[in-house]
Amino acid sequence: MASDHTRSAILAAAERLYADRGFGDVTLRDIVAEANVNLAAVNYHFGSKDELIAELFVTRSIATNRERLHELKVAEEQGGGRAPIEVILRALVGPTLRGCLGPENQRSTVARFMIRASIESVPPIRRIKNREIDHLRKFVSAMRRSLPDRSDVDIYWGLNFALAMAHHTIRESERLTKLSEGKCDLDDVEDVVARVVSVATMALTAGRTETKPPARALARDAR
Amino acid sequence: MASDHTRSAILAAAERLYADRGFGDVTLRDIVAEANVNLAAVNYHFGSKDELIAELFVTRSIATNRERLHELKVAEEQGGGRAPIEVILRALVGPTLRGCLGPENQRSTVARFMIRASIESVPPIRRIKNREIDHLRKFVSAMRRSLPDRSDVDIYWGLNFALAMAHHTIRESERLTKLSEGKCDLDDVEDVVARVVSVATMALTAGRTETKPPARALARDAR
DNA sequence: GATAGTTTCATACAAGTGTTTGAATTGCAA
DNA sequence: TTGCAATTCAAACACTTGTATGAAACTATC
Repeated sequence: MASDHTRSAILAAAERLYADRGFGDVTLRDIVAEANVNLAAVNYHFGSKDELIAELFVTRSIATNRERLHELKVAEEQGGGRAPIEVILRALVGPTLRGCLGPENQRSTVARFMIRASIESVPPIRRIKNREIDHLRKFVSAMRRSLPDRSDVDIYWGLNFALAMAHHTIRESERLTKLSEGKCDLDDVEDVVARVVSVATMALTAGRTETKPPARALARDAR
Repeated sequence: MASDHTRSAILAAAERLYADRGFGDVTLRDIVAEANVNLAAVNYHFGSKDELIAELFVTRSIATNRERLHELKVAEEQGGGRAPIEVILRALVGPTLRGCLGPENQRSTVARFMIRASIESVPPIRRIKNREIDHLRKFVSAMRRSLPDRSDVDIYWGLNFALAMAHHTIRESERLTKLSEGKCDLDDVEDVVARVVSVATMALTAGRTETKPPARALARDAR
């Protein structure tokens, strides 16, 4: 039986580098340098670069999904099988936003890696990615239970927009900071989460719900 | 004086290929094959691959910005210097959505190229991209005029979310179709535009405006 | 401590990249 | 036509990429 030390060193180094610089310009030689192992180690332990990426993506996406689904499950159990839409949306976008924004030192490598994977659609990942749809379906179901009057189409669009706002804000956080001359504080992660959840909730409930609290109030409540 | 034929053939071929397959896996040899010119022609006419990409991006982004700003200007003139927020948002996201979604044969290469450029942040483009911020500022100003009571921060966030929804919907249109099993019709571009504009408008006006028409009604009005 | 299996290592390899070169061709003015 | 500059072309170059190889080092079992 092997020590596994080299294997996990490679995985960790690759995850870190991919999260930081994207798949495009990280070479095998970069990874082995970061991991302090020999160049041939990657092919020995993983077979090929693509298989390394695939394993990275599979393990990390399982972990991420488990976290999001756990948060969702807890919420639904508390509500007797039906969670408020805000809570569902929070479970959907909260972990990713928290892992990618905020103070540098508390960002999670996993979250940043997963965002990269969702942005740069590199072949080995694209092949696996169908599973994510199954994962999203669980959120669709929860949203349906939460908003039984809402049409499916509206649910799908609401989900799409929620993910859109979260992912785009992460990807373009630098530009938003520059554009707003620092007025938009991307380090205040909970405010960002609250804003995304608030707008997504409005998208999903407009024209149906009787009470419609203003966005800022919602954002404040959420802290 | 040169015929310029080769130059523009290269530009057109590159634009098409980049729009279709992204910058990542389009090589110079792909481009010259598509353009039916010799490999050395790119370096002869543009100096380098990066300069080709840069020229492509500059000319195309000027064209795109001009179109969006024209739409905005017309709207503001009609409203005596102050356009309704829906119209401003429509000028912001409409052209891009229309150019990237809808029936295959009426998609615009320019719009799809620009979306690629905004997704895959390749070095030669990243260097130029600051101009886009100046362009966005003009929309910020228009939005401020349209919603004088709104705080700057809210304006910036509203703009960010509007772009988020538009771009993400384009990028993930395939996944949304699959997830919704075709129930979300991405070919009905005007409905997509209306949905994005409607949600972004809610994000920007919630808690202030007195009348808040439901999302579907807004979407329907817009056609 | 010898041996067999596993893991590491330096090195080489094949394929693909953008770029350069220098000769051939073209187009146009004198 | 002649001459000259602009353009095209095939070929080669220098470099980087992922992968393969075979010897060396290590580890554990007997």
